[in-house]
Amino acid sequence: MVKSTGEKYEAIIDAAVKVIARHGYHHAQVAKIAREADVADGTIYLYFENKDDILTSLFREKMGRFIREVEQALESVQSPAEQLKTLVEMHLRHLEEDPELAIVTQIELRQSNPLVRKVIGQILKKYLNVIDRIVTSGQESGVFRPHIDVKIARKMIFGTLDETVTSWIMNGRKYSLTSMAKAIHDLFLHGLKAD
Amino acid sequence: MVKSTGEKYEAIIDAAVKVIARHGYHHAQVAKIAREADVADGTIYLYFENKDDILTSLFREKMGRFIREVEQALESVQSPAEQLKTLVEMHLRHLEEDPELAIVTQIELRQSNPLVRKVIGQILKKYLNVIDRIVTSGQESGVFRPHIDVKIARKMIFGTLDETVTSWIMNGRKYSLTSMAKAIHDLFLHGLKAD
Amino acid sequence: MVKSTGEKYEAIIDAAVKVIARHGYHHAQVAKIAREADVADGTIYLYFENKDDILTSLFREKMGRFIREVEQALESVQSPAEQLKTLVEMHLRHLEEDPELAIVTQIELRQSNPLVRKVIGQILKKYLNVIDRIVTSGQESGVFRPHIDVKIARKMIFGTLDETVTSWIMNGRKYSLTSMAKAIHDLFLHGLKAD
Amino acid sequence: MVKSTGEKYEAIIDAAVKVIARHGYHHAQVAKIAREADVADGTIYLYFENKDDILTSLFREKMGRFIREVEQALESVQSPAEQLKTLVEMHLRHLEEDPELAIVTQIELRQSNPLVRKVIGQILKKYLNVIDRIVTSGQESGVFRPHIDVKIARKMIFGTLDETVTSWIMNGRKYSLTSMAKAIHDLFLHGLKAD
DNA sequence: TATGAATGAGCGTTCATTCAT
DNA sequence: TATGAATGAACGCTCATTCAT
Repeated sequence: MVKSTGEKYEAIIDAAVKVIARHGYHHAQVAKIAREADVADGTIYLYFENKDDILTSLFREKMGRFIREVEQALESVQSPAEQLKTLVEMHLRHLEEDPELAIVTQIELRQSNPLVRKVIGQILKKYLNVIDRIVTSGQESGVFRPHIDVKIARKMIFGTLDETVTSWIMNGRKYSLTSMAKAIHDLFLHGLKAD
Repeated sequence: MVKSTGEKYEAIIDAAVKVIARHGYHHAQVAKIAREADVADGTIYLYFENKDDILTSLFREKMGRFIREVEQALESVQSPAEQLKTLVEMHLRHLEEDPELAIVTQIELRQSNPLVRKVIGQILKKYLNVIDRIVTSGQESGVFRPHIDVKIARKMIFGTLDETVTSWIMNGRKYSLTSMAKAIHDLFLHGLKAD
Repeated sequence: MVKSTGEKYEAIIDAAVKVIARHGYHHAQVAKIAREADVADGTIYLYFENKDDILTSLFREKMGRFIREVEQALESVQSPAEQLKTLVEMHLRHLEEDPELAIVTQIELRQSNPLVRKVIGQILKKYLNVIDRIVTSGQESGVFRPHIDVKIARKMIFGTLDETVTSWIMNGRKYSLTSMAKAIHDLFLHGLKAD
Repeated sequence: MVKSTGEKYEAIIDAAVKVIARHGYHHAQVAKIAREADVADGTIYLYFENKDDILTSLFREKMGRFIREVEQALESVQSPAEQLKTLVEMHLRHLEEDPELAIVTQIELRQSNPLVRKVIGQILKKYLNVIDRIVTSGQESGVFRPHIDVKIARKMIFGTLDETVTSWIMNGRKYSLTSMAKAIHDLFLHGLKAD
């Protein structure tokens, strides 16, 4: 019953992003998403279990793709400090370049119910692991202080980036997000690096 | 609305915290809050405009009180570094000591409708200002690097703390939040301090 | 418990007329009437059984007074044709001179519940009797055709006047109501008079 | 709204008439109408905007049909006097033959909110126009006095008929309404006809 | 596969009335 | 007499999901 691929599967997810970005989470009815995707209401349920499944699939698809891109980019970067810079830059650029997705993931989907948020949290873990690996490798190579708790460092890095993007959207996206990368990375580096 | 203070006003807010923490935002009906506060449904509307007003008042009362406590505590602390430590500690302790409030403000109220979220954002600004003042005074006294963008520093500090508390709740509150204060403060300080 | 006289009794009735005329039947809450009458909500219930009782008392007082005025005026008029003219004129003038009362009795009170409307109907019967008496005396004196059913004549007279006033209010009271008296009376007279 | 016609559209309107006639305007909940129409509550909203729309549609359908019937019948009648007779007869017969509709339109719908009443007034205008045309043609053909104000004549005719039907219902429909047609028409004719 | 008409559970809010003071 | 805080019943409407076609 649930087909996780196919033209319509993707059309529905893209429609969901558009509708949620345009109308907000609370006005993103299944019927509206169906109309945007140019399918019948019932057709949605041939591709998704329920509405929650649309939302989590949306996040999984978009976030999964981004994580793969980040991992790929990190492969060609050696120093942990530079890797961190790459991650900060990609995180900010990714959402700046796709404002609809930014609105959906940073603002709207956070209003979803606990179940959806839990699944989103699980998906995010993969991203947090990427951050963890950068920190750990930095500690192993001696450029980051060894006694820093990786989990705390991860929260600083992710929490700061997340708050930065959310704040950028809430304030009308009036400034360049990417241009903040250097300052943020600088702050992280000072916080982490060995004396 | 009869009055915005009084025994029942507080009873209703406390009941709202309890009910939302216990049943979740979406199952926190007015009738349930009324029953928990031991008043009739209609009595709620003698003290609050509507349901949204309960939620925003809740946040305003609880956050307002906390901000006042923080500001008071900061007065008796001289160095910006120590002030930052005080803030980190109080932020974590405050929510660790009131897990119901933590669940409500970190998890449940984030699902609320745009209007409530907007008011919450406005209230949070006052807290962000407190953070800003610490950073600025640190820069003025020469202990924090002067070129750091205050807004970015603020996002690091608030974003990290917020992510830390949310993560603590989402993972079942299985560890001590307060005990992370030192490590977090250490990270902030390294990030901010002048060389 | 129910006192049908007294300063406050009249103040409440007058307040009810004002509030209903100003805000409409559906927005004329007891609390609003109490405030207009400058008494507490509870005080209303020292003078009236319930809200319905305010409405029916209002109608009874106002209509009773008008009926007495009409009856008095008719005493000094001999011919039934002239009496009919007096009634038509007084009916129209009465409501034209008290637009608030006109709005309340012609428009707003008609939205009341069946029970209130029934009582209003009973009170109106006294007015219909006045009409009946004019018609009957006209038939007895030979100026009105004897075979006309009094009840039908009464419905024509009251129905026409009622429709005229209602229509006048609904269309914004933009013309003189009293000036229509002659034409209406003329129509009635032609309808009723013996050949 | 799916469509303004169809089996269910009519079933819902007929159910509304039944429920309102049986339980009164104030106890005619949407759920009750739905059950009577043998559809789900939500189905109502596939055919009607909201509850008000049910009520106005009801009046529009029923009154519209009646007006068309009257207009059709008037076509095959030449003299204005006879046309007036036809109208009086049809008006009374129409409501006598459908007592449920009579109760709804004469009693219950008059308690409806201002918006519904406004729409009802607009629909009634078409009926008043029919009356106007009869009066005017009677004046043009010289059988009705030319100086009679059409608007006043219309108010007499409609006001009398309306009062007659309302009174008939309020008094328990204990006599024949149609049998009053001749006497009413007679009264109208004497009132209107040229000497 | 695809459709879309039909379903029905769920809840914030008002306001006439009461009653302890 | 007078007050006014407290009560609690009552209901229109939305929208995710189903299922006959």
